[in-house]
Amino acid sequence: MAGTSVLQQTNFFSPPADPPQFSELNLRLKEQQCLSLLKRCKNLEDFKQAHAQIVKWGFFWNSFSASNLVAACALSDWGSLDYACSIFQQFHDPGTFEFNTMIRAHVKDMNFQDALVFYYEMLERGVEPDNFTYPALFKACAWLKAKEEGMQIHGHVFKFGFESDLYVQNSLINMYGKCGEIQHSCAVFEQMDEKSVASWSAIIAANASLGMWYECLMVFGNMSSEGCWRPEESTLVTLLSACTHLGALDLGKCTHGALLRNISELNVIVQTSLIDMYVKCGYLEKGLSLFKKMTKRNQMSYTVMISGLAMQGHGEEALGIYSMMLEEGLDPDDVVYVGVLSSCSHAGLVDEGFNCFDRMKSEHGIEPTAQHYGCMVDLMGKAGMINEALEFINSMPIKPNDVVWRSLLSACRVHCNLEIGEIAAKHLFESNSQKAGDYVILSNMYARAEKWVEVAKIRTEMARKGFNQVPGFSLVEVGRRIHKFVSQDTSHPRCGSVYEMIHQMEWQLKFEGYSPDTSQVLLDVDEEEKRQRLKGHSQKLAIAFALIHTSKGTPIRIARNLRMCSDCHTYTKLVSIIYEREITVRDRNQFHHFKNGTCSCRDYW
DNA sequence: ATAGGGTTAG
Repeated sequence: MAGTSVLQQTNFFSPPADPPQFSELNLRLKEQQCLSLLKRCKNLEDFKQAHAQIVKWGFFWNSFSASNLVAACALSDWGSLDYACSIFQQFHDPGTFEFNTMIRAHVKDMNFQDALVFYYEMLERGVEPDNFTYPALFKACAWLKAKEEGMQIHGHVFKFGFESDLYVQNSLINMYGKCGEIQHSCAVFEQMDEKSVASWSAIIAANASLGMWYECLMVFGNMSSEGCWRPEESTLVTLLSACTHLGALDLGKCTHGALLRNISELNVIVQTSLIDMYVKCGYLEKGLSLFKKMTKRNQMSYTVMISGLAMQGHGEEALGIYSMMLEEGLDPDDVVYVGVLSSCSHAGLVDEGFNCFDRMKSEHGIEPTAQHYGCMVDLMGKAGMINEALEFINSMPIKPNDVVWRSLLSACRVHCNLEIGEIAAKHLFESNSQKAGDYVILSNMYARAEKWVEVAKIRTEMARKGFNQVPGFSLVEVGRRIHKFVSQDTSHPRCGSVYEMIHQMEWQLKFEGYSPDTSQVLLDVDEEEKRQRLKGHSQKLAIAFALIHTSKGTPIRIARNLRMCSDCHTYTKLVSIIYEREITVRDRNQFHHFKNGTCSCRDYW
């Protein structure tokens, strides 16, 4: 262990009283030797020997060797940050490059807090930062979501005059985006003289991280029309993610095409986001076939496939993928188990669910989170084990959240258990994450039990609390454009023809036995007004619009932000018969695949 | 030496 001894003989590091003087020629020669020594290093042991050699030459105190030593040790694959730090501390006079190296190395090591410590140390010592210092720092702030600190350091950028450096600007856009301060991102973006592909990508990613998916597509459109666009993987991956969230299959397909034309070999990240896009846009077969063709899969690829299958109601198949993952020797993480447990719940596999729940802890050492408990409650609830589900909740070591109670409440609705439904609702109403839908469910349960006094009470309670009801919307893609319809929409340019279509459809539907189900309209208005409101539900508008603007037989795919009301569910089943269309609706939680008058959810949702 | 990417119950 020659290397270790170097560290132990600390006298090596004391500065020589009379440092060796090199002639110009000799200096260049030593520099070359130093570089080639460092280049040859394949591991930390090699490096320690190279280090010792450089010390022996008496070249250690030269700034050239100092910089390269620290950089080699800190930033290479085999490097050791601790060891690099120990060398760094030997320097009496570290300069900008050495500090930059330490900052970058700490960022690379995900040690963001210490990266910032090095920066402040740098300022304290009066070492001036340069334009290479800031991108790394803003990356650290982005990860730490340290908005205040980021803004402060942004101020330093002006002080030192790097505000027009392209890389600094891009990292600022990214930092503000990650901190949720998109208006600051935009401010930096707009002040740029010249925007690079990365600047656009960063602003697109900033929109994405805030869930502003529609805006993502708009910015991408601007990027293309301003001619600043080169097909780069990372931009397209963000775009795919936007398509996934918006259910924009056609645009997703175009993006896939652009990738195939421009990138010779798609990496795991791109492939994973493609699969996710296809599956969550309702094109399961394509997602599955891409998944099977993958040569290298990681945890995330499996997660995407498992939870995607679960979402489509293919629980058994999802479990098959899970076993495949174990066979491949990959270690499942907590996210994979969320998918696995939800698969069991969708497939009604109660024993298997408990089995996986135990295995998660015993074999993989994962402590269950609220999400896992939520899946278990859903699993029992769907299977009609309402009492067991309540007991399970009461024995949870962590505080059950609103989703857990809501799961139980939904199960009580399906299995007509008013008594426990009231308990679940009580917990929800006492929390501050209650939703309009919770009141709707309970009120419907009372209505079914013909407890009209209670129904009235719930409605008064709702009105009294007056909490904000999220407006429902549906997205439908026609001609590669996303059309958004809000409930009772009057803003879409072709609203007139849509309502005309709704009116025509009404007669056809009536012949098939449709009668509006107003029980879920919670407004205090008369029956006729309720029927009018039902007609304006966003999903119906989107379907009518798609029927007008797509040719016969084209499947209709809709993505919506809320769950469906029972009237829209019945309505869509009938439309699928009358107009001979397959209609896929993705709601908040799952897929509904309507075909020939039936739905894939088997009316349980 | 500098920037940007994918998954999470109901």
